[in-house]
Amino acid sequence: MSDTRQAILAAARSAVQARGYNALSFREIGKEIGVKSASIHYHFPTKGDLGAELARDYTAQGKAYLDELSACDSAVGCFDGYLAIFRKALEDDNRMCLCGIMAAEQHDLPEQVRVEVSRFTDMNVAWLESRLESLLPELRADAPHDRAIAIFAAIEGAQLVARGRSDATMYDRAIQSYRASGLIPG
Amino acid sequence: MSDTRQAILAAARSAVQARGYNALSFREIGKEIGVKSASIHYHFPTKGDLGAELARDYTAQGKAYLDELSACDSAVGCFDGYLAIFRKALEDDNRMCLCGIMAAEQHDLPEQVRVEVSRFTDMNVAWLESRLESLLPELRADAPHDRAIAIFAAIEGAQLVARGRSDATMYDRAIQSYRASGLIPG
DNA sequence: ACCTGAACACCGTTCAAGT
DNA sequence: ACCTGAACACCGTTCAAGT
Repeated sequence: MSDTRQAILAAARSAVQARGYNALSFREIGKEIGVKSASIHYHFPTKGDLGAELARDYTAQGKAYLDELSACDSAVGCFDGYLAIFRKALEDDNRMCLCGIMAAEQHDLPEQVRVEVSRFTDMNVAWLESRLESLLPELRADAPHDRAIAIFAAIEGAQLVARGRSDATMYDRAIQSYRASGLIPG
Repeated sequence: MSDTRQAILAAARSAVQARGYNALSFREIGKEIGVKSASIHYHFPTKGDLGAELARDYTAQGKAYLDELSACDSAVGCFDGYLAIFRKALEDDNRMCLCGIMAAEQHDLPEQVRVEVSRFTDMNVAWLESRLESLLPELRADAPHDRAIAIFAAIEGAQLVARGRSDATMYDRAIQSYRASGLIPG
């Protein structure tokens, strides 16, 4: 893959995690990496093509990370690792999960981007569900799929709210309550 | 207050709940209500002024609604009413909490809008905290403020994720798990 | 008091033209 | 294969000018 294409993807990912899909600008990316905005259209014909590729790569890399995490010692440790990903985005210039921020922009997304955002959610929910099942019957989650959706949504929400206040400790406090109440194991 | 000003606010609120602050367009609102975009600047000098007013009104109306809700019979019924607000936005053309969607756009918001979004969060957390305290010691929430943050974040997240899939039942399932796990009373 | 047209620098997109 | 300049219709904003 060409260097320019890689540079576009890197700059675009960073921009979307910070400011969202709508704020993504071909001209700004062009300035950042030293090409004209028209050149970016050579690699990604439309903004939707770029957004979809961004989400696709993000999901693939997330999946690779989670597959490693599945091999960790304790099930509770797995959740620690999972929660750390979302915390890290906040630490990194108050960024957000790429697909979380795009979910908020749902109505403005081209269909091809929407599909990829959904795939990211599915991937996360499936991983959480398999982790929950490995904790049974200890956890007694009688509806692991719905519980997985709930955990994913709660974590995304904690990130969203903490980010809205530029205060990562709000994320920590929400997570602590999720655990204290029994929503998240640990 | 002038009719035009009211029409601007109504059209703008609907647009932001559907598509976010970034997608809010003076020209589109102008077309919708039958004035030129330049006229809107007469009422709201900048987009930030309009966004801030939007969030301010939204918080005030939310507070009025929650104050009524506080007088309801049972504490659990209070939470039912609260949860229904967020569900209703999804039913209404897959819309989102005005301040929830703006929180996702944090980095693009003028400071004056950010302040108002924070006030909305504070108002909600304070209300939830007072509801939790009225349930003590039944609930044994040893950190009601953090628990209130957690509940607010979890609900916003459930709305965000359900909206990303255009599937309001995902919201229901997440909420059901929040209750089953004990995060939300009821 | 309220609205407008015209201008400015932005945006994604297209396309013919360059190397 | 990869990049560009110029054009198009959009955007928020400003401001002098209208009523």
